[in-house]
Order: sequence, then structure tokens, then C-alpha cells
Amino acid sequence: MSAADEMVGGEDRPWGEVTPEAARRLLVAAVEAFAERGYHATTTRDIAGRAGMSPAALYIHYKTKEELLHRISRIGHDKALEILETAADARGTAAERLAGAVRSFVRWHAGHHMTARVVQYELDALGEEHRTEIVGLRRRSDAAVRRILNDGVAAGEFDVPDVPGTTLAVLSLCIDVARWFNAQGRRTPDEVGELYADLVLRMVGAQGG
Amino acid sequence: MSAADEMVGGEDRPWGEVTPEAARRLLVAAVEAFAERGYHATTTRDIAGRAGMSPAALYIHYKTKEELLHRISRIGHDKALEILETAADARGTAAERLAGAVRSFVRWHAGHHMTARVVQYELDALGEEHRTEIVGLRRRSDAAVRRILNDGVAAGEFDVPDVPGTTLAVLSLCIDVARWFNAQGRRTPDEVGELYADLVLRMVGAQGG
DNA sequence: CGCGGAGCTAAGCGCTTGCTCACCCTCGGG
DNA sequence: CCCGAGGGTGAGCAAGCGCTTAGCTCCGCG
Repeated sequence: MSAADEMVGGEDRPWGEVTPEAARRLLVAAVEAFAERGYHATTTRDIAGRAGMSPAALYIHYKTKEELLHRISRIGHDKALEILETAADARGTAAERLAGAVRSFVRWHAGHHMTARVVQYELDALGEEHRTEIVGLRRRSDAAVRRILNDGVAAGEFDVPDVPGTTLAVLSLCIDVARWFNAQGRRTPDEVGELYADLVLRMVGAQGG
Repeated sequence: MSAADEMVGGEDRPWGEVTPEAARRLLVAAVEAFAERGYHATTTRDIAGRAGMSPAALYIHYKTKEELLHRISRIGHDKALEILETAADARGTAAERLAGAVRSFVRWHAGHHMTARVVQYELDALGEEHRTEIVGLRRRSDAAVRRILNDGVAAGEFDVPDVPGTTLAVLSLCIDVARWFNAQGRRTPDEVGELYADLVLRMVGAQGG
């Protein structure tokens, strides 16, 4: 539907921007391991093993285990933020923009739920500097959604008594998809995105459904 | 502000069911540590230290570190489930029961956000047997909410095209409060509960507002 | 007073962790 | 044919982990 949706889809390889090839394999292995067991329960030996390498190989491409997490978190947040800001800047009514934002944001969290899980739930494992950098990106996500809500209220499309609180709730609802979504489950990322877009429109009092 | 302070507020003592006193102190210390750093990043020395004891003291009252997590998780889930089922069994319209359920469930997650964080986000750290036990409790939570939604649809109070999906979304929204809620923040648990009850009523198409 | 058990500690065991280091292959250019 | 540099390995180090054990103190009871 929207340009943002297309980009998240699957034309280019996942993590294509990470080079060289060995570094990419290690990073993909780390995403899997962090998502399954959590950052602290994952060992560098586990990551290297999944990538088919010896433990020492990891340190040729990354200085520390934490740098791996930071790279994943940074790239993931960039992608998620790009999705939200593209939807917020799109043309159309506030309701259309909000529905588009939720639809593509949720689709990404469901379709890339391993990455999303690491990105959204391993923030505390980052070092001080890296964490504040990432928190900055999250504030921009919040601002993008709040802007759509404010526009909708100003245009008389929405009925939202508490804009900051509702912004928080909308983002929280979308983000938590990464926690429960199961690729083997019944729902596809598209279906969840559609359901959630409808639910959020109801939350803001738009005549959608 | 300690985890113990956070619990006092209610009618009965925090973790009052845990005896003897030393075991209770260790458990409260573990809740704090797990909530701040996560289960895997927390050491038994840290827990014992917070409780003002030597590392070995922990093993007089608990067989393993995992048993501590299980005790916390079990008690917390029991409490959360009791809240939901009480609300689901209450008298009144479906809308009143749903609002009550969300209000008290959210209030608990905000007011006991340390405990809730451990309970909701450290499930994977439990052993096989303990995890399946807890998963059973969560299924009952799901059933309680779904029951209210079904009642509301049958009574013509709600307009919900996808009851299982909406049940999931409602619970997800409430649970995620434990992740972002900050005791130093502007909102009180009561305020968040009120806001969320309103948002959820809108999600199910009840004429609340 | 002597006794036994409960609660706690100092010390430390065996193991795993993140990470390092000396060395080895592979391969394009002179 | 040798070279040097970059990607990779096997072995292993220091530190920290969960957990154990021997022994201490305290206290109610006969």
C-alpha cells in the first residue's frame, strides 16, 4: 500500500548493509541467539558456533559482545523509525496516516519479530553511551505518532482526551507484538497489522471499523 | 524506594505469605535485582548482598536461583490471575466488568511494576516444568478476558469482529505497562488504569467515553 | 549447665565466561 | 618464488559464576 510497506517487505536481503559476509553471518547468528535466550544468557561461543566459526573469529569483526548488540539495536531502530516517520509524513487524512503507521509498524514487528525482540527488550544491556543514543531514536518515534494524533484532534477527526497517554499506549501496543508473535502461529504479520490498525482507530475515536 | 515500599499501599503486607522473615527479605531483594538487571545478569551474591546476608545464606532458604524466580513468578501470576477472574465474575454489564478488569489489572502492573516486570518478562528463564506450570496460569488469564468479550458481544454491548485477537491485544496492552511504567513519572497507577480502561472500552466498540 | 538443631558465614571448588594471543592458511602482486 | 596482509583457528588466561562445605553462634529445653 504505502511506500513504507514496500521497503520493509523483502526485495533486498535482510541485513544486506552489513559487510563483509562473515560479519553479516555473525550478526544474524547473534540476532537469533539474543532473541531466543536473551543477551545475558547468550555466550560468544554460541554466536560463533551458529555462524559456523570459532569463538575467536567474533573478535576480528566486533570489538565486544556489546558492540554486536549495539549494531543490531541501531540498525533495527533506524528501520522502525523510518517506517513511522514515512507514515507520519504521508499524504491523506490523519486517520489514514495513523492506520498506515500502525499497519506497517506492526507488520515489521511481527515479520521481524526476532530482531524486534532484541531491539525492544534488550535496551538495558547496552552500555551507557549506546543506550542514550538509542533512547534518542525512540523519542523520535514517540514524536512521530504524537504528531499524527495532534493533527487528527486539530482536524476534528479524532476524540482523544489524553494525547501523550494515548501515544504511549499505541506504541506500547505495537511494540509488544514482538513479545508474543509466533511465526508458527495462525496469524500472518499482515493480518495482525490490519487488526491492530482497526483497534487503534477505535482507540482514537475515528469512525473507521 | 525499595520493592517493599512499592508493595505497601495495599491492604495486606507485601509478600506477607513468604516466611520466615529471612526468606522474605531474600525474595524482595531478588525482585528488585531481577527487575533492574534481568534474571541472567543478576548474581546470587547481588541478591544476598541486598538482603544484607552472605552469598551462602541464600541456599538455606532456596535450593537454586531458579527456585527464587519461580516463587516470585508463581505468587505474582496467582495475584494477577485473581484480579482478572474476580473482575470477570463480578456483577454488572460486560462493559462495566471489562473496565473493572482493565483498571485493576493495569493498576497492579503499574503499582507493582518491579514484580510485574519479572513476572511477565522473565518467563524464558524458568526451567521446563516451572514454565509450563506458569503458562497454564496465563491461559486462564486469557480465558477470563475472552469470556467478558464474548459476553459483551452476545449481549450486543460490544462490536468485536475478532474476539481472540482483541483478547490478545487487550492483555498485551496491559502487560506492557510493566515495561514502561516509571514510579518517578508523572502518572499514578490509578490514572493509568483509568486511561487504559477507557481506551479498551473504545477498542471493543462500547459506548463508554 | 550441656545439648542439639536452626541460621548464618568464610572460604573455596569446579566450571564457564568474555576475551586474547601465537600461529597458520590463502592469495594477489613483484 | 617469495611476500605480506587479512581472515581464521586452538589453546588458554583472569575473572566471575552458581553452589557447597566445615564450622561458628545463638537459643530453648531438660
